[in-house]
Amino acid sequence: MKTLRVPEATVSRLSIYSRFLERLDKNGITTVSSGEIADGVGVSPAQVRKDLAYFGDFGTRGVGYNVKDLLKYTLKILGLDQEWPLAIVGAGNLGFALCTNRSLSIRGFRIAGVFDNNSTRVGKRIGNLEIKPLAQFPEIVKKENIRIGVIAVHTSLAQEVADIMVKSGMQAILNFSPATINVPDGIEIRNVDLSIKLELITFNLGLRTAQNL
Amino acid sequence: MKTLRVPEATVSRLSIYSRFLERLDKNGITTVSSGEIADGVGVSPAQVRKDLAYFGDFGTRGVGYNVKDLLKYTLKILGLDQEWPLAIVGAGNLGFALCTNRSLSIRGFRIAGVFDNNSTRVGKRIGNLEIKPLAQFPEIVKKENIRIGVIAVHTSLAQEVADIMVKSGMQAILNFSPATINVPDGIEIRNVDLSIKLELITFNLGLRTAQNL
DNA sequence: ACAATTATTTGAAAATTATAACAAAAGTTA
DNA sequence: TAACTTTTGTTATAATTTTCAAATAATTGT
Ligand SMILES: NC(=O)c1ccc[n+]([C@@H]2O[C@H](COP(=O)([O-])OP(=O)(O)OC[C@H]3O[C@@H](n4cnc5c(N)ncnc54)[C@H](O)[C@@H]3O)[C@@H](O)[C@H]2O)c1
Ligand SMILES: NC(=O)c1ccc[n+]([C@@H]2O[C@H](COP(=O)([O-])OP(=O)(O)OC[C@H]3O[C@@H](n4cnc5c(N)ncnc54)[C@H](O)[C@@H]3O)[C@@H](O)[C@H]2O)c1
Repeated sequence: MKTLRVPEATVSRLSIYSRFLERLDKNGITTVSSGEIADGVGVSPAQVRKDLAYFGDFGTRGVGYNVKDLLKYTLKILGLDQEWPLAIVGAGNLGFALCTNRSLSIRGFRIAGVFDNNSTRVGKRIGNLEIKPLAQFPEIVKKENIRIGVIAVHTSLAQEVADIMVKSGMQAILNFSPATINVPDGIEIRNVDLSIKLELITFNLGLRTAQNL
Repeated sequence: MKTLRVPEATVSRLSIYSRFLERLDKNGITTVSSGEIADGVGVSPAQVRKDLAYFGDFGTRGVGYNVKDLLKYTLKILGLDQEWPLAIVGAGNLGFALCTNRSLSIRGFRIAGVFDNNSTRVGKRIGNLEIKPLAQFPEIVKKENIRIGVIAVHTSLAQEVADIMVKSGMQAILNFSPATINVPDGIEIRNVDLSIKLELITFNLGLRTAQNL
């Protein structure tokens, strides 16, 4: 079998390349070189080629890559040749923003359920989606065949929600809270790190200030 | 001078440790070992010690670390011993959620300005913050001494907003859009990667499905 | 058809980052 | 005070990831 040990960083960059290719395609550009991709997304050309080489030979020497084809390949590799239903728990401000965010649907995601346990929110609609009580989570994710759960509740409740998600059969969890979530082996947990990114910035700005740069 | 070449991953983890220490402190726990921190945040004890060692000797052999002290040190290292005013551009759903997000202020951030160029939004209030026209961005960030800008506009407008931020003297930019933003050297750009994280998940779930795991 | 050009492949080297092992230090107990 | 336990700080090792450079292949223009 082909090597399947792909660095995570490579997959992340593939996602970036893919979105860049989408833009090129929309602008009617048909061919692109590794160098142009590199410039467009801010990495080295060698990196681009190396990353793509994990998955096959997509380019033509002397020419570059066919935009439409490479886009199709990257989407396929990322699993985006199918629709992914999502279940969001927490219909607060972030949950609302996520539900109304168009860019998710563009790349094959569909919010198939939003849940809250606050009775003032349950029953309300976000777009054409009705906020359901958390109690219905297991039943709905089963019916809708949802494998990915999204945590958008307050930090202190995130672990509790994660446990429910695991019990309901979620295979992956995307966590927006700054809490560290523990899940059993085999369940994939990913964090969207607003706080970490901000604190990386303050760390660096702090250094800079200390050195008067 | 001390070694200042700290891996970025180390700083990210420091941010996580710091938040974990905050929780311990709130629960009245006074001492903690590298192993306990490791368990709490899901890394190895060796990693914790190695990370902390970049910044000094904070622990006592045979005992562990003093929670209050280590928390104070981590905050100091991360630059969180001062207040950081932020300027958010884009008062849409995400911008609104960010403005009302309490967990930012807990760690020393303060939203000092929200901007939009849509006249139906400008002038409205979010909490006790008034949405200002984008035209006032340069003047307000100067007055408020803001060094960090936050991009919460639609993907296609993100670069344009970034350019304005750079021109207005921002030293760091936190970008929530999936766009790749180009900035001059010396300006720090960080992305909060919702899309990338989701696509890492679908990549892995796709693999799993392909192998019937 | 052939040379010149361009850009991918491929594999090895370098750099970075993480893991593991261990000696030193502090506290505890007899 | 001396042995013993615990846990750190540090050094060495291993793994991963990125960068570099040489080889190869395809296309374009003459
Ligand atoms: N607001 C942002 O821009 C932002 C950005 C990144 C991360 N975050 C994080 O996302 C989380 C949510 O933020 P928010 O601003 O949306 O908060 P919020 O208070 O507006 O929303 C939380 C929602 O979760 C619901 N909830 C609470 N417990 C629940 C449970 N057990 N089951 C189901 N629903 C439950 C609440 O009723 C509420 O509607 C926080 O951890 C925050 O730090 C927020
Ligand atoms: N909604 C989410 O949960 C979420 C999560 C992560 C990332 N994002 C990304 O964040 C971005 C914003 O998402 P959103 O849901 O808030 O969109 P939105 O459409 O609700 O808000 C965008 C806001 O930006 C304003 N705007 C547009 N151009 C502007 C300009 N040049 N200057 C100032 N203001 C301007 C608009 O008037 C609008 O109010 C998108 O790129 C989205 O992909 C959204």
